[in-house]
Amino acid sequence: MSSVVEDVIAFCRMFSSFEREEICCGTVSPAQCVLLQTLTEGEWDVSALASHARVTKGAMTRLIDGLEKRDWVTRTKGEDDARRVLVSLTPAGTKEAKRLHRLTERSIATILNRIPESNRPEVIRSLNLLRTAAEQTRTQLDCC
Amino acid sequence: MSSVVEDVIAFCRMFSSFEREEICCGTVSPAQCVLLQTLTEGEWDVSALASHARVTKGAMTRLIDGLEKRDWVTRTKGEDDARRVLVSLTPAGTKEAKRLHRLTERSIATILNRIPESNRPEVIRSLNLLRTAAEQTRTQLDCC
DNA sequence: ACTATTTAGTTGCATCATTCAACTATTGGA
DNA sequence: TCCAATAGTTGAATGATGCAACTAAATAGT
Repeated sequence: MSSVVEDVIAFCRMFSSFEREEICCGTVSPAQCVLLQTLTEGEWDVSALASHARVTKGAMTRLIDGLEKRDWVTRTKGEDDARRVLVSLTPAGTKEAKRLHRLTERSIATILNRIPESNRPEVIRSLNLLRTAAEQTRTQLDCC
Repeated sequence: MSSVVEDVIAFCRMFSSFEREEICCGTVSPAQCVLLQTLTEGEWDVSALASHARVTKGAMTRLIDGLEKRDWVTRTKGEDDARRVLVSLTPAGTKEAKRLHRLTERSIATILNRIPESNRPEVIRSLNLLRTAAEQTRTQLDCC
């Protein structure tokens, strides 16, 4: 009998390894992949991206450098505050983000399809509850 | 309205960041943490650990080196096959693995406690279904 | 208005994890 | 017995990251 703790650990680690392996088959690092997906929500400045991804601003600068070199993102100076650098997706970046998203969808669909159809609605509802609960928890986190 | 895909991505990434931050507050790397927890299941040889963690044997050798230096694991030669190196936890390693596991438990408990009590049984059942489904999917994976 | 302080982002340096490939030791088969 | 395959280790190169110093821009205090 496995506990819920082992289930969460196992599921999340496996999903992470799916992400890594889907991505490594292509040409982006996992961190770049997350960044591209974040930017589909719109324009962000470097600090916001860094704290969202939980890395330093220096690391984020370099992640952006990498995507900029491939013409997937552009930097623009903030209008009201010239210190700010706003990062946004180029058309090519949008396309790449969509490609990555489709791969992720495919992974998740494969997993869900292995769950008996009668259980799927409750599983889907549960995932939404879990996401919401984790988000509430995360905003409080501030260790390290 | 958010789709199930976004829910899985958000939840799994958040859990990963919980893991990283709990661990980084201590003194082990995420990979070492997984390794310690794997070894609580018993003795493994280096190749099995490497393929389980999805890294090369070289990387696994060094992860083991790191834990061995802290007296958390020991290497013993295989009896029937002297090429094999069997890795197992020391008492101190067992203690550390338990400590890490408790931290993980605490994180997960915090998340579950934010879910309405009436939904918890279905969420717990769903997590088990998801884990099982993901495990079936993973064993087929062999890209890269 | 002038200066000092704070904030945003970038860059150099050091560190660590990882992969690849070469190497050693051991095993098993022709 | 010798050769190929296997298990693990090690060196070199790469890449991601944190920290701290730095530049540029905005803001507060006088």
